[in-house]
Amino acid sequence: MIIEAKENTVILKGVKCLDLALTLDCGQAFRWEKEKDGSWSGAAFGKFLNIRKNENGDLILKTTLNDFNTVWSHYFDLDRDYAEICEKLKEDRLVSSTIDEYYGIRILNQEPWEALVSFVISQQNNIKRIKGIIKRLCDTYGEKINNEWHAFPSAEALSRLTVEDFEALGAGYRGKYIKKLADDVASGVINLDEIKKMNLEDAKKALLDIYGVGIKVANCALLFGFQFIECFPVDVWMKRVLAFYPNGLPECFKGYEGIAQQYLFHWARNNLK
DNA sequence: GTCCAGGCATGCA
DNA sequence: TGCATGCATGGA
Repeated sequence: MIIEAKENTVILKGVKCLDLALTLDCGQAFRWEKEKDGSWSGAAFGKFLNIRKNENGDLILKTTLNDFNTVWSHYFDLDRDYAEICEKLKEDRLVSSTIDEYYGIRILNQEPWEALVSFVISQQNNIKRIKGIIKRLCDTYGEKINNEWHAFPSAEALSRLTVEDFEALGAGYRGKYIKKLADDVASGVINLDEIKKMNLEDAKKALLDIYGVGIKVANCALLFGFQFIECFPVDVWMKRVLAFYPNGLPECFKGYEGIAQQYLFHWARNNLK
């Protein structure tokens, strides 16, 4: 990968296996919006980003070199060799066809807090509504980044709200979960930094202790927010997919179950039902 | 009107 | 341990 930086623009040449639409709009992150010019805008780690691919396949990031190095490079998981991982995953026939069709899905490295809250909201919900709730949450209670964008609100900010405030955003019965989670993170009863240092088993136990977090939400948070790429979240779509694997997951998924999962999830939403 | 969505807590056997 | 039920909301 070659990095070129001009003022407020970073150009990446030679990045393999990164399709922006597939990666930013596949149900792992909920804040990315497609612009009229085909680029994508979003926010993470308190920073705004606009990103697009030009006709040469180069990635054009509207950001500073410093923010690229400290935030976006890791956010897009650029140090991981997805081309090589995909070759291995393609030993499985179904995943092979999904990778051929949807090549370029990456797992984003999101903030633990944002991922955890987002997937608490996601339960028994659909992606369109999830995005709406999270947008209203950020626009109303997140710190302003620029004229249009707000950061994902901190636990401290959300702990000042009431259950009714979350319900007013459309969160429904999940409001009470978000309220308690925000209170416990803000007060230190739950320490996400400590959880991030744990091994998978301990981290999963810690997340499952949280009110409103079950095995599915825990696995999504671990995969998308705590960088456990071997997690394999199973929701209603993935339950349908699992019917294709009566003997369990194939050996070639080993260590990269989360990536295989995201291809299968996308395929299921487009092909099953 | 009914069904469903990146499920979970609760009560009960 | 496993299973049934209720739960907020809006789009299909």
